[in-house]
Amino acid sequence: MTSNTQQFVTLHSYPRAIVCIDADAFFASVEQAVHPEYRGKPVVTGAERGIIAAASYEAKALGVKRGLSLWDARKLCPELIVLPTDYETCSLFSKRMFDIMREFTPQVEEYSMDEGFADLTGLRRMYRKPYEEIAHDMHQRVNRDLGITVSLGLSLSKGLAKICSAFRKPNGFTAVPGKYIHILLQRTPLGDVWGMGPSNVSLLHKYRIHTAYDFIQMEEILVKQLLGKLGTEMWHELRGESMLDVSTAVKKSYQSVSKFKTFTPPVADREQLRSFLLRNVESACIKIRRYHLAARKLYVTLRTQQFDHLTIGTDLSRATASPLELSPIVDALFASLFKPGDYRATGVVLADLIADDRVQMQLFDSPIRMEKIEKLSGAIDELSKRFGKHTLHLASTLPASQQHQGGRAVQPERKENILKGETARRHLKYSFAKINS
DNA sequence: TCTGGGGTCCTAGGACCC
DNA sequence: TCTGGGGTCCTAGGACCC
Repeated sequence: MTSNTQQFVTLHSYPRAIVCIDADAFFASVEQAVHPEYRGKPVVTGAERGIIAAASYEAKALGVKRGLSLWDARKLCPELIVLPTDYETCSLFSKRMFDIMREFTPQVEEYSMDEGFADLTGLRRMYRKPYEEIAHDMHQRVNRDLGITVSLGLSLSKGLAKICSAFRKPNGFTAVPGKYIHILLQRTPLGDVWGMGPSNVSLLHKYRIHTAYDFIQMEEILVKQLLGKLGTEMWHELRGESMLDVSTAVKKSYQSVSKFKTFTPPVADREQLRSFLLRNVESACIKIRRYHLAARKLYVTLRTQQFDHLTIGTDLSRATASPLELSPIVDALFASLFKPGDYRATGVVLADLIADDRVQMQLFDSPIRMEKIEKLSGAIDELSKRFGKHTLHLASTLPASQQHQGGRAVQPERKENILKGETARRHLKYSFAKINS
């Protein structure tokens, strides 16, 4: 066994020095930072969806964790403070966190709102410090300036750094050089490795692989056979051979945009399902228009009570971001998918997205009709901005819209706007009728 | 873990073509 | 009409992530 460790011990302590920073209970911590009265108390966010998105450490101590339904959480902890997710404020904290990281190195990857990577390789000379100290300074700076704690991991690859950042939480600092990788990995269950979901874990259990250390001892060829490309990459990463770059590219576009809606109780009514789907399409179109994209593919999904999902897709003759153009196609796809039964969710995916200035007109498209559709979409976006999403909608989504509005209380200060929206709604139905004729 | 919503990438296998 | 073998493209579905 002693010779095994030789396989991945590297000559230098850090051939590459990668930092992973993970904010602790991010959404809940931000609330506690902004509202001092919540500090020291069990706080969760996710009120708007009915399940917990983030739980403060006080709440976690009582057994309340991510994914739990609010109903179950309140049973565990009646005095739980339940808040909606405040994306705007959290984005500001997130931006600040990455800005601080970029003060140390330009090579920073914003992996998600509360998690990122930084590549420190080669910076020892400039800072006249070992990597551990640079990383430690970064940790202190982020904690002090942000007013919430983060946990930091430093190691030879993103895969290892991520394990390190989760090794001690909250406010953890874990640096693991090449010669100690095996100790870290022996203490890491397979399921804590990035990319090891339930399916891969149970597969590897059959081969008596239980820890990350067991995993890196496997033959590469077997890893490739069992887990494919991604698994093989992680196998290298955990052996200290960095395969994944810290990517500074800012995400400003999408490969696909989807909108789903789960309903309880389940729905069997065909017309109602159809109207939910059209509403999904409207939401997805609003979003892609905001990014000036148009879709060339459309998928429609129904989820059954048995958690199966039926999906069907089609190529669009021309890229579009208009629900008006998509609705007949949705109808056709839905008709071929639908079988009588109970469904728990509908969804649509708009894929193969391209910039909307690249949209080509087909030979038989009517320029006048297209121009009308464009004008209408513009008007819808403008009204959405002023009065809220779905102020205007296809008449056929009315059942879905009404059900939706029934579910939440209308704030008094929005009443006036909603009232204005009523007039606009009538006008819109009129416009649709004109265009379709 | 009894399951919400929004993404990404990979891959097996079918269709189609020499 | 049947039979190979091999390449490419596409799609549906799987698996994972936060």
